[in-house]
Amino acid sequence: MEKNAALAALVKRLSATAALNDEDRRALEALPLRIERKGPNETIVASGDRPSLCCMVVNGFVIRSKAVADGRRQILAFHQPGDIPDLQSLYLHVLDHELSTMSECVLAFIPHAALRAMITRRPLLAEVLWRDTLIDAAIFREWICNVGQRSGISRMAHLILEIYTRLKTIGATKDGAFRFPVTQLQLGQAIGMSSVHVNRILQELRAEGLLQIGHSEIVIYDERKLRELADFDQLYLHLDPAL
Amino acid sequence: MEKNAALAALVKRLSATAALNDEDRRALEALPLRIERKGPNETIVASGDRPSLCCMVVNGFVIRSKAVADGRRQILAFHQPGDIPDLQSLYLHVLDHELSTMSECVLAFIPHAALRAMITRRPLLAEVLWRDTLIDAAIFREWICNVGQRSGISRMAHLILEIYTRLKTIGATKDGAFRFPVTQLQLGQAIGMSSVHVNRILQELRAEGLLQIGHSEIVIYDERKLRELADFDQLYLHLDPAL
DNA sequence: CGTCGTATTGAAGCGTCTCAACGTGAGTGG
DNA sequence: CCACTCACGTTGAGACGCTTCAATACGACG
Repeated sequence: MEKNAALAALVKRLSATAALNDEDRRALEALPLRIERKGPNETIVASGDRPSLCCMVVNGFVIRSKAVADGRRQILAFHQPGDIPDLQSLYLHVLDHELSTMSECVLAFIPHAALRAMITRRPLLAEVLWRDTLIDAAIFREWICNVGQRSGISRMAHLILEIYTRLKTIGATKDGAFRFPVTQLQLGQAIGMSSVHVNRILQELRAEGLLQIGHSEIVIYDERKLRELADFDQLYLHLDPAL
Repeated sequence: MEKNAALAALVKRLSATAALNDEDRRALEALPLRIERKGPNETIVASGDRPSLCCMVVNGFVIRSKAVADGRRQILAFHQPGDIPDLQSLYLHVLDHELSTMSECVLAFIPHAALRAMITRRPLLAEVLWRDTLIDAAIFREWICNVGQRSGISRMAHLILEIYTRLKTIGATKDGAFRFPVTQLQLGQAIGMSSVHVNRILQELRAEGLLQIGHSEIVIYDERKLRELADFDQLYLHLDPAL
């Protein structure tokens, strides 16, 4: 049953951060879930909404983005299975950005009320979820650096390495290759670059033999060189809970 | 006594978010504080540190920044009295960026252990502090948009309006004027722009009669026009706890 | 009164944008 | 099964915002 699979994924994800005891586990498994399927490019929640549920990605990829003046759009994050992109809506009641699907998605919706009740009773789970939102913020900080300071090619390399590194933690990569159905326009919206220029930057990366990017698959050929070019230090992802 | 003043400021700040009861208040007032003074441009904590205390700004201004390759630096946030810039270090144990003073500062250091103990016993305080870190993240998101999408002049206007709007909440402005001891280099490091170009952008803003910026004071002449130019919508600051 | 950090100005160069045309591949309907 | 469509990727050319370098001006401070 899909609900159980989703809950299992959630338990697994949170167990990676802290040693949950049986009561914590039971509290998680008691969460009421609503499973929903969505097609590509559908809005999940929009800016200005006051959602009463959080959304966990079970399958597929989700984008967080913000509309700026003149119809421009900034992508703020790419989310993978296991992520809860709008966890912050638990305490920030009006959404200041929007959530939409990139690909076909399976989503699990969890009522705020149930999460809040759980958090009050189980401080360790509160801590684990809080930490999740803090890592979110750490990634935002790195994106500010990326967009603000790095050259075009370095920015792109950094973004791709981040996605790769995070996907590796859920076992969704294989020898530097991973599925990621992104368009050049979306890449540009994530790093503040026109899609035309994205195209040229990708050609440079390809010409250097660093990576290949095609129909919804990315292959990294030379991770070491790419990391150097990107000025990539994965500390900001806080993957090790001991740190 | 300075400790009491600092605690009072903390209580006031957190009371603005939620209705604290007497027990919450007492728990806050029982926090052990160490007051420290620092001169301008001193490092408070550095990237890679594992702090065992959080730092609250009592007086003065604090900068969060991250070093990028080639000695470049990105400023991530400007912090004002009442802020706790490294609250995230409670659960993200290794610092991925650094904290330093802009001006002369009075800081109050609170041990993590004391905060953690308080949080476990008083869920409402946990919620209020969690919310604080979520607002932090919301501001980071807006900065990504700012640096990624807006034109130079719009970016600068947005930054200044953000500082102004936040300072207004603590009563540190007067008719559009406020003290803020920032250099053009720092402004540039915050919005991803060379200090030379910052200078020219500020001249444009001055020439349009929108604002004046001089020796540690900024004066906004035409807030309406400035907001329009900046594409500024203060929703992202989440100043109203009901929203 | 000299020094040092910051602000200001000019000029050359380049990274990136915009506009516009064209190529390509997947999906759709006649 | 082919023609059509549509979204996405690719290419070229010109314009412009911004950077860098370098020189000069200003203002606070010892």
